[in-house]
Amino acid sequence: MREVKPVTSIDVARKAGVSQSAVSRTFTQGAAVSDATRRKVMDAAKALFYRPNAIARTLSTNRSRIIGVVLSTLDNQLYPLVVEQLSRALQSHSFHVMLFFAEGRDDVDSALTQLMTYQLDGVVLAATTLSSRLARECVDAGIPVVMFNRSAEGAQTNSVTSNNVEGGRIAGQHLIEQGHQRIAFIAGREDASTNRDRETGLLQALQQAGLSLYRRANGNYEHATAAAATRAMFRGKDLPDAVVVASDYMAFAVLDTLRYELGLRVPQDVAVISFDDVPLASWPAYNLTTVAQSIPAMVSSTVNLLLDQLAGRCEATLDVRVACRLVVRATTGAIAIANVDQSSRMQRA
Amino acid sequence: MREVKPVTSIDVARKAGVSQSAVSRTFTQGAAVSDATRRKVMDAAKALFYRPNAIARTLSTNRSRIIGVVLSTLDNQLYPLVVEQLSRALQSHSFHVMLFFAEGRDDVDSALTQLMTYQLDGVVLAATTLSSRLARECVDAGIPVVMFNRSAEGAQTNSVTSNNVEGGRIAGQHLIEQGHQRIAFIAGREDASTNRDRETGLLQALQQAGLSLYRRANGNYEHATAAAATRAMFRGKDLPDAVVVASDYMAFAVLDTLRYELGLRVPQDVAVISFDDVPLASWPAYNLTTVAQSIPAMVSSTVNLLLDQLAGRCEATLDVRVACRLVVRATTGAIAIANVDQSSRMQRA
DNA sequence: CTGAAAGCGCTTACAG
DNA sequence: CTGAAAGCGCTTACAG
Repeated sequence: MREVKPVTSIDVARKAGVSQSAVSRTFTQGAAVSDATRRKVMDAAKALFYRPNAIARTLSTNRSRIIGVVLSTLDNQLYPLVVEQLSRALQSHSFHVMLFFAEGRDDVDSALTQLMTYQLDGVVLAATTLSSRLARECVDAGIPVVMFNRSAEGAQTNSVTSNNVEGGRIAGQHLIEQGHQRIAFIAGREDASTNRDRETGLLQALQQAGLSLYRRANGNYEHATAAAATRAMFRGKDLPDAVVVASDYMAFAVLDTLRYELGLRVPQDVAVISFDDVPLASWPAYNLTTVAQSIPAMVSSTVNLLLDQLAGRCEATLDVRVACRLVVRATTGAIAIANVDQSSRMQRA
Repeated sequence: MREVKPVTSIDVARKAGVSQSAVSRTFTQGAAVSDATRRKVMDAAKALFYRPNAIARTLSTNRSRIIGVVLSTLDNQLYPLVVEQLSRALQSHSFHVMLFFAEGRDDVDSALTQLMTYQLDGVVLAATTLSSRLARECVDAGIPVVMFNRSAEGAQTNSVTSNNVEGGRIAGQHLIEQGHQRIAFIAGREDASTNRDRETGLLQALQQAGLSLYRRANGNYEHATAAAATRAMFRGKDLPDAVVVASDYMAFAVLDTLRYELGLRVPQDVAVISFDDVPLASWPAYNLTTVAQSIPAMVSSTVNLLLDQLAGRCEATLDVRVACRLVVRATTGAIAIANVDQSSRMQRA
C-alpha cells in the first residue's frame, strides 16, 4: 500500500535549514517571509516534491475548500452542465466539488450525516427532494448554502433560479401569438418551485389572453412519466393544439411520443415548447423551441454567493433570479416553419 | 460566518462522563467499548448533535475516504452516467467523490497539484488527455489509480475498459451480415485507446470478410467535429453504404447531418452503428444501433479495484475487460426495418 | 522577518 | 474495557 511516506513541512525545513514555520509561511498567501528564506524553502520543496497537506491545513484553519454539491440524479441533461461549470468555476478559485447523491427521505438522512462529517466550506443543493430540510440543517451548522434551480420556501437560505414565472409567461405568450387556443401543460414535480413558477406564469399569460388551460398532466420531471402523460393527454378527440412542457428533458419524451407513437406532426398538428435549453434541444433531431435558462449566469451567481459568505461579506439571504430568454426553433410556428427552421440554423451556427 | 463552534468528542466525553478515547471508540468500527459506555456516549452525542470530524480522522488515520475523479468534460452522455453510478456506489461504502476537470497540458498540471494536496484514497482517471502521466504521478505518490474507459499503455496502472476490439469486430460483422460492402469509419481521438481498439476490431472483421475500410474521417469524439467529418465523407459520388462511428455521442451528430443536412435516409441509404449505448441512443428520435458498454459492470469493477488496493489486497496491476453487447435498433437493417423496429420497441419496454 | 510552541479534533498503541 | 498521552501535518499568535 502507501509505502511512500509523504514529505512534510518538517522535512523541507530540515533540508532548507529553516524552521517549520518558515516553510508553512512560504506556502501561505500573504504571510511574511523574506525573499532569501522563500527561495531556500522553494528549492528544498522542489527537490523533495513537497505538497502541503490540505487536510492538515483544514484542521487548523477550519477551511476545507471543499464545496458539497447535492444532487438527485444526472438524468436531466441540465445537471451535467451545472456540475461541470460549477466545478470548473470553483476549481479556478482553488475550491473543489464533492458530490452527494440523495433522493427520498432515508437517503437524504444519510447524505446529511456524511455531509456534516466533512468540514465543507459550502453546500449547493440541486437535489429535488427535501432540499429545504437539508438546507436548514446546514444553515444551523453554520455552513453557507445555496439552493440551485429551486427556491428557498421559508428556509433561511440563498437561492439561485431563473425567473421562472416570467419564463412561463414567455412560453404562453409565444404560443398565443402563434394563434394557439387549446394550450396544455405537462407539469414536472408538483412540489418543485420551478414547476409551480412556470405554471403560474403560463396561467397568467393565458388569463391575460382570455384563455384557460386546456389540459394538464403530470410528467414528474421524468422521461417515462412524461411519455405516459402525453399518451393520456392525447387520447380521444379535441386534442390540444399546443403543449407547454415543464422541462426540455420531458419535452424530448413528449416529442418522441407525439411523433413516433401517436403519429402527430410537430408543429403542424401540435406545437411544443419547454424550458431550459439543454444542448440536445438544439440538435436537429429535436430542434426544440424552449425558454432558455442561462446556466453560466446561474453558476457564477452561485459561486459569488458562496465566496461572499465565506469571506464574511454576506448581506443577508438573497434570492437571485436570472432572466430567461425565448429560443424559437422548429417545434412551434406552424405558420412559418421554413423561416423558423432557418433562424434556428443560424442560432446554432 | 461560522459563529457556531462545532461540538467535539471532548464535549461529548464531558457530558457523558467518560474519556475522550471512549467517545472516539464508540464511533470507530470494531473498537472495544462496553455497551454501557456506548449508550452513555450515544446519548450525549445525540443531545449535542455531535458528528465526528472526518478531516481530523483523516489526519490521524491517513485515510480520507475521498476518491478523486478526473474528467475532461461531461458532454458525452456516457460520463454523467459514470459519475452518478460511481458516486452512488462509493457512497454506499462511505466514500465520496471529489471532481477534477482537466484537459490540455497546463490544466492537468494544476489539477495534479491540487489532487496531491488532498489526501485522496484513490483516483479514477476518466479524462481523455494525458491520463498516463497523471497516472504515473499518482502511482508514485502511492495512491491507487484506476483508468476508466481507457487502457494503461505502459503505465503501472489498473484499468477498466470494455473489450473494445471485440466490440469493433461485432460492429463490423453486423454490417457485413446485413450485406454492406462500403463500410466507413468515423474515428474518435486518435490517441484514445478506445478508438484504436474499436478500429482494430472493425478492420479485423472487414479483413475476415475480404473487405477493406471504404473511407475514414476523424470526429475527435466531439459533436461538431463529427458533423464536419460526416459532411466531408459524404461529399461526391460512390458514398459509403454504412458507417461505424466510434461513439454514440458522435453518432448523434452523424445521424443529424446525414438526415437533416444531406437528406439521406438511414438505414436505407446508409446504415449507422456506434458504441456505448447511452440512454439517448434508445430514444425514438435516434433509435440507434450500437455496441453497448455495461456501465454498471465497469463501475463495480472500478470500485472493487479501488477497495482491494485500499485494503492491501492488490494483486498486481489488472486490466479488466468487460464484454460488449450488440443492441440492434433502427439505424441498421435496411432489409427488415419493420422487424428491427419492432424488436427495438420491445427492448425498450 | 523568524522560531518555538500551542492548538486544530481525531486515532491508537500503551498500561492498567 | 478504559483513560492518559503521543502523534497526524499544518497555522498562527507570541516574543524576539
